[in-house]
Amino acid sequence: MAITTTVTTTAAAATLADVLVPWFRAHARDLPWRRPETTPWGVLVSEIMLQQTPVARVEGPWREWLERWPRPSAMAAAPAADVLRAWGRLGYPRRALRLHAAARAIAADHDDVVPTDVETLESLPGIGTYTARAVAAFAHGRRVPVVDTNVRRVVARAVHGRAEAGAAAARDLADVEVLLPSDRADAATMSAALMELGATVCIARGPRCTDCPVADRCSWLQRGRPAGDGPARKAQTWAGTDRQVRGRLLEVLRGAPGPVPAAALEAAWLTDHAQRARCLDSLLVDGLVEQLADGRFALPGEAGDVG
DNA sequence: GACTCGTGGAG
DNA sequence: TCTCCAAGAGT
Repeated sequence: MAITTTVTTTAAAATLADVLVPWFRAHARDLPWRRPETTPWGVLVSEIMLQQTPVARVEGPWREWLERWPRPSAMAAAPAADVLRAWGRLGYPRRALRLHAAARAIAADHDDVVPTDVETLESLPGIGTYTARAVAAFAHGRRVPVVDTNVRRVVARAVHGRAEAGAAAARDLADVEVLLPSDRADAATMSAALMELGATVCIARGPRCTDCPVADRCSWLQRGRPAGDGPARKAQTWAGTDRQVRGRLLEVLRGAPGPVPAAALEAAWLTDHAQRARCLDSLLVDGLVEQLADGRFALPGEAGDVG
């Protein structure tokens, strides 16, 4: 992509950022992790919680977590079981386990300071391409593209004229990089603006184009909002899946004050014993459950053997 | 690249 | 009711 630093003589066309940055400043939701007093650790916790979980369900837990564990070292000192119980029903509890591991790594190897560069962030458990850049940009003001599902959808529509973004690809980063203003602070705001637009206006189902600040330059809109050609995504079944069973098993352990006998877990899923056994085994492999010497099961670190 | 991994709210 | 899907990561 060409470098677009040329300042044309008269009416240089306003860039996407010229429109979206002011729009964001006027319309951004007042989310707690966006406030200036939020620490990088607070930003990191929010980003992990927001992975595949809606904003509305994260706000409450996020406040509680930052009050309880205001620094990585505070969380590092807690057993994983405490973190998993506090995670509650946010879903995908492996995220909680990885955040706990990341907290321990930050406390032990980084002087309790959340790293600022993308590469180091990506080396931490649970921090991938998106989260590393989100922390670098939103917590540390780094000028790096931050690409999540919202951003990919906005770019697919406004820039490429397609109804939906395809599967995430390495190319997405370069796609967004060219949209960022040169100023670091503005670049971070632009990333937040792209995400906000995708989350509140340019949404997956029923996009609100009449409220869109860039409707006049949206390629998809100009093409008459053509339908997506994708084969859609495979139906996300739920009832009877391993995920449901794992959820039930973990729910029992979260609700118990301490280790439980095998029978307590067997009672959580009676329809298919083989499936229950398989899921319990996968939870043990994932480190979300531990088996004690006496045969009982517990959340990790609960018996005092760790942390 | 295709799968797996929780949970609950909206249309 | 049922389908979709929401600030992804890891394998």
